Parts: sequence; structure tokens; C-alpha cells
Amino acid sequence: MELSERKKKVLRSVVDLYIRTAEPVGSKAVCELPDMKFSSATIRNEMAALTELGYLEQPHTSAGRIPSAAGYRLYVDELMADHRLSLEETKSINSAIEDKMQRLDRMMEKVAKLVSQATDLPAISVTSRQSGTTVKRYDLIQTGPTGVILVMMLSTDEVVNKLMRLPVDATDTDLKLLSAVLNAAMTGIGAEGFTSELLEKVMSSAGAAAMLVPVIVDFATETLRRQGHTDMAIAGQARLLGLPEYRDVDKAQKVLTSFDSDALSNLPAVMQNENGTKVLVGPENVAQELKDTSVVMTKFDIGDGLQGMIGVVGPTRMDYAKVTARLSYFAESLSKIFNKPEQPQLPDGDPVGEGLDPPSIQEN
Amino acid sequence: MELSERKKKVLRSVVDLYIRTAEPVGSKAVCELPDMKFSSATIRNEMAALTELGYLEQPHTSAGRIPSAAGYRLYVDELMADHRLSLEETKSINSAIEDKMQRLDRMMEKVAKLVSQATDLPAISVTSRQSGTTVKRYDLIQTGPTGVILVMMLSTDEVVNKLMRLPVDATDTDLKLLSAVLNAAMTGIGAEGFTSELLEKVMSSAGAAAMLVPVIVDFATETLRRQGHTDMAIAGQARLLGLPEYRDVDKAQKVLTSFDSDALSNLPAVMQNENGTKVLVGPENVAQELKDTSVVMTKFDIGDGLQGMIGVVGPTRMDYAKVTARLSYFAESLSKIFNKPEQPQLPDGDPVGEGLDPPSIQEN
DNA sequence: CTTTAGCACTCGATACCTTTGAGTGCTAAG
DNA sequence: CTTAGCACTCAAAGGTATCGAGTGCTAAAG
Repeated sequence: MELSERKKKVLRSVVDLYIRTAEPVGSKAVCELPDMKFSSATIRNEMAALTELGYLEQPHTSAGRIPSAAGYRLYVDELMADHRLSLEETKSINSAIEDKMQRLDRMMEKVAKLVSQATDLPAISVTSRQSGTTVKRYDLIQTGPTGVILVMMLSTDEVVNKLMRLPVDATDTDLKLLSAVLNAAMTGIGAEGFTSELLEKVMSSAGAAAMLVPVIVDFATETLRRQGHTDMAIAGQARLLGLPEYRDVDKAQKVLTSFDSDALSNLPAVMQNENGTKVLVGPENVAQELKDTSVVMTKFDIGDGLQGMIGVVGPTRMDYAKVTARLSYFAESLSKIFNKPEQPQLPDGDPVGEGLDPPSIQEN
Repeated sequence: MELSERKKKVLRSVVDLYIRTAEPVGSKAVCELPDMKFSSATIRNEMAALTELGYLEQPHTSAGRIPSAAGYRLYVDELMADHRLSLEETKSINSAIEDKMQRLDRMMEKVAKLVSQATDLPAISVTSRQSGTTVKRYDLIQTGPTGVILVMMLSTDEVVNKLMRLPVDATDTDLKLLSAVLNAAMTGIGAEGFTSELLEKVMSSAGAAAMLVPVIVDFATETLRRQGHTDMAIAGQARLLGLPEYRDVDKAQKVLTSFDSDALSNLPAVMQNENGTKVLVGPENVAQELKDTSVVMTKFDIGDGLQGMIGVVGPTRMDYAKVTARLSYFAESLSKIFNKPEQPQLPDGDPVGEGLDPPSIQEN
């Protein structure tokens, strides 16, 4: 059943006001809004109806109304105005992302900080990698009589290295042999492929530098295993305490504690089949600790099988329009940067992420 | 002037009780302690004297006493019992540090988490590197027609790499030439040494792969600059909210916010000339935000010009004995691990870090 | 039929007051 | 020097009255 235009307008007003004030909204406040042409009594009737329909709730008889989860859903899906970013906002976001950073995890830490700043809420950034990474290529570089650097190039084109010491002298030829063996036998297989049989086989044909093989296999296994891993950074936790709903220390503590625990580690799973921005409202959320708390997450593509996500955690009352707008913009900027890896380039003036899917919302 | 034995005993009792209960300590509570053989009236007199001397304070007339900053100092310096770790405690610390981890920063993140767990307080881990790092050696590895991996070995023996793309085909010989030039001209100099004259000089003699030089110089500069940098991880922020003194959200927020800002970035400077454990008590602390808050930090050596620190942040009332004991033990274990880089090995059963300097304290 | 003004009612929030009790300092006796 | 006793202080806790925002309902007006 479709709501009347007027009901929608009232509902939107209530949500907007509640987002701004964090306090139950009364009929008077609504009817005093600039473009509301009805008296408080009429509004009262509409609000009573909306309460009946389950879009609003009443904390107690003589208080105003607050939006229910269903009310938020309707708001996010249909009613909220899309919040265009001002020029200054896009500028400050861009210049923040601009400094090219070298290491992905450092960068994502920084991004979390920026998102937190932009939204005034705690922010999360996640990178997760599909498993199935393999080593594409091994190189060994000799440094001094017993020093050897192992350089591995992964199937994701990421390059990792490790410095090793060799107890006996090894010639350049020994190392060339070893790397040839490694490249022949140990490329294109995942972490689970490094069996002890393989290890033995490689060692037997590896010549003088064979004692390096276990170290290499260890390192490779560990590296590949880590590749399937998710990596998460959180910033701006303190901002939570600035919000009226978390003046109650116990509530705040529950939420903050859930950051430290791995309550959020199933976020990637939840987002797996989603695209664009997803709003998780209220109870039965990713983590049970987060009643009254919503999570807004946006996925973006890093390339190379890497999956990036940024998001914020805040009260269900948060300003969804602003938050989703900023997240989308961040995500889009980041996507652009990652797709031109060598010369990070700013996305230009276009202020809103038009290419993204509309936000979807999940509730209950 | 030296305090009488009895005064010391009373002072110790007051601090101990206050640490346990977080509430002003009355004469009755003190005289009910097992080995206190005087009546509450006597204790009252002693406490009045200690207040006179500035070691105790009275929040208001009819409340008990709490230790002043001076009181804490005396306590930490002379009075506190050294808290020996139980076997389980050492075991759990060891097994936690045990999993060898590859990347230093990841490891320090993990360590912060562990310290936080062990002390039930927010924990900080810092690694800082003296500047003055240089590149010791360059290697170029060709991967496919246009792919090149740059591997740099730093004077700290750390190895970093970067994947680059070359717009034109380059032969193995071109790369050999380039790396020879790099090794000849660009080793042993710091970030400030990479001038544009040097860049030009190197480019002119670099042959076919010369266009890589600016990218390499950029990367090297950035890397070296980062080397002088401090790196910090914080864990367990939520634990702060569990403490009675931070039920006041505003206080808690101030402290937590100071984590996000760089208020703590001068910690390394403060610790520069200190060894062992340092206790920073109360106001005029590292960060002004941290009134009522103390920081306990322990330095340890990572080697290779790297400096490690772990510490906790908590109320001035924190259990110094326990905290310093655990920090020392952690620090010692970490030192041992870092000094046997290839096969991390557990420190064995010796429960307390006897080799460390006695804790020093700074106040005001 | 819709809108609006009026009004009695509800109930959390606030302010004010009282009570309670832990803790003190002082005095005087042991 | 130590201790029991006692009057005094003052924050914390609890109880009561008041206030007012907001409601639902009714009846009149459009």
C-alpha cells in the first residue's frame, strides 16, 4: 500500500528533524517547518496514522515520535533528498586522498581517518582478498657472502620480499639453480598446495642452497595465507562519544568493544553479494552488540582480486543522506585512483557518484 | 625529610586501597587491613599529617583521602611491592608473542592488543626509527616485456620493493646498466641527498631505461623519509570506558580524542633519553588533554636503529605495580625475540624482568 | 469530508527538600 | 602516645511537588 503524499512528507520531516535533534519529534515542531501548511492537529492525525502503520514509534505517551526501523527504511529508500557535496567538500576529500601513498594498508588507515573526519563518525575501512592467490615468480638476489633476498611476485602482481641468511657460502650459480627450481615447481599453486612431498621434491633438486627451501616455503605459505585475509582499520572511535545516544557509557562501551573484538569480521561476508552502498539498520545487525546502531558500508574495487570497503558506524539516527553521499564519493574517488596505479589522478569536478547502484537497505 | 615507617605504611595502604576501589579511602578502611595494628583514630592522625605534607588530598571535608601526585610518586619510587607475574601470566604472554609474525607493524599492532589485554587498559605501541637511513643497494628484476621490480636494500637491512611498468621494451642489459648506475651514484645518501642535479646526472648515464629514474628517486625519497617516521598503534580504547573515572563521557572523549590526534606523537621525544620504564603522572603530561591520566611506557630495543616502545594509558589511579611488571616482561620478551630474528624463540620460565632499569617517574 | 481550535490528560524531566551515613577533627581519658 | 567518644560536615540517595511538551479526543468551522 502506498502512502499518501502528505504522509510521506510528514514522515520525511519527522526523520529529518530527528536526525538533527536526536530527540522525539512533536507535532508542533513539524508544523512549524517552513513548507508545512497544516496545523499541528492535522499533523497529529497523520502522525497517529503513521504510528499505526508502523513507521513511527512513541517512547511514551506524552513524548513525540521517533522513526521505527521500517520508517528509516522507507526514508532511505525513497524519501531522503540526495545530498550533493559542496565544492569545498569534494575539494577537501580529493586533496586528502591525493597524496599518493605506497602501502595499501597504510593508505586504508588514512582513508578511514578521512572518512571519519568527513562524517564525524567512527569509520571502518576493510580490504579483503579472495583466496586463491598464488606465487607467480620467485627471484633470489645475493647480498654479500651469506645474505639472500627472496622476492616473490604474486598472482595479484603484488611483490613481497624477505631477507634471509644462508649459513654456508652460496655462489650466484647456486641461487640461479634454486630459483629456476622454485619457478618450475612452486608457481601457480595456492597455500594448500605446499605439501611436505613438494618440499622434499624441491629440496632434493635444489643443490647447494637447498637449506633455504623450508624458509622459503614457510614464508610463501604464510604470505599466501595472509592474502586470503581481511584487513581492517578503524578510526575516530572517540567521535562516537560526542553523540547524545552514546552519552550512556555502557552503550558506548558495547559498541567500541565490538570494534576490538572481531564482531565486525563478518562484514565482508555480509557485503559479499552487494554492490554500492548498503545500509544496515538497527538490531540483528552484523554484530548483536549494535542495537540502536547502524552501519553504512560502500564497496569499491581495488583490482587484482582485492576488494575494498569503507563505511561508518553510528546511531540509527545518523544523517543517511550526508553519509551515503560522502561514502559514495570517497568510494568512487578511490576506485579511480586504484585503476590508474602509477599516476594517481584526481577525479574531476563531478560532485556526486552517479555510476553507483542505489543504496539498498536491510533491516531487522 | 624522611617519613616514619608508620607513615609510609599508611601511605602505601591508602594508595593500594585507592587503586583497588577508585574511591576516597577513609581511616576505618585502612585500620581494618590485616596487618594494621592501630585504631582508626591513630590512622586519622597519620593521615592528617600526610595531608599536611602534601602526599594525600581531601576531595571535601567529610570524604576520605586520595593520593596526590607527590603521593603517587613516592609510591611508585619506593613503596610499591614488585608484582611478580604468575606462571600462567607469563605463559599466556609468551604464547601470545610466540606466533612469529612477518611484518613489524602488524606485529606491533598485535602487541598493542596483547598489552591491552594483559593490563585491561588502552595500550600503545610505537616504533620509531632514527633518521639517517640510506639505500645500500638497488636491484632491478625484469618481469615480462614491460614489468620491472625494483628492490632496495636499506642501511637498516630492511628490504622494500616496488613494481613498475616501463612504457618501452627494455632488455636485461639495459636494466643491468641502470642498476649499476644507481648503485654507483645513489647509495649511502639520505633522503635530502636526492637533489635534482643528482637526478639529472643519473638519468644522463642511465641509457635506455632512464625514464625509470624519476620514479625510482621518488620512491626512494619517500621510503627514506618514511624511515625517520614513527609508527604507532593503539588498542583497547574501549577499556577506558570500563573505568569509573571515565564514566564521565566528556573526560573519556578528551582522552580518546587525543589518541586520534597526534597529541601522543611526542612520546618518542619524551622517552628519548630514558631507559626502562617511565611513568608519567598526571597533569602537564605528554598531552595536556590527559589530566587525571597517566601514561606508563617501556622502551625496548629492536635493533637496526629501530626503537620500540609499549605502554598503557590509564587513570592516575592505575595499578602501577601490575602494569609496570607486565610491561617490563613484555618488553623483555620482545627484545629477546628481536635479537634472534630468524628463529624467534621464547624467553624461558624466568618470570620477572630483572635486567631492566628501575622505573623512573616524572610528575607535574 | 477535511481541517482546526480547544482542552483535559499523561508522564518524563527538573528542581527542591530531607534523610542518611561515611568520614572527619577534636577532646579527654587510658 | 594511643584510643574511645562525640559533634560536625557534606556528598549521595531518595522522595515529593511542579512543570511543560506532547497527546488524543471532541466539536466547531471550512
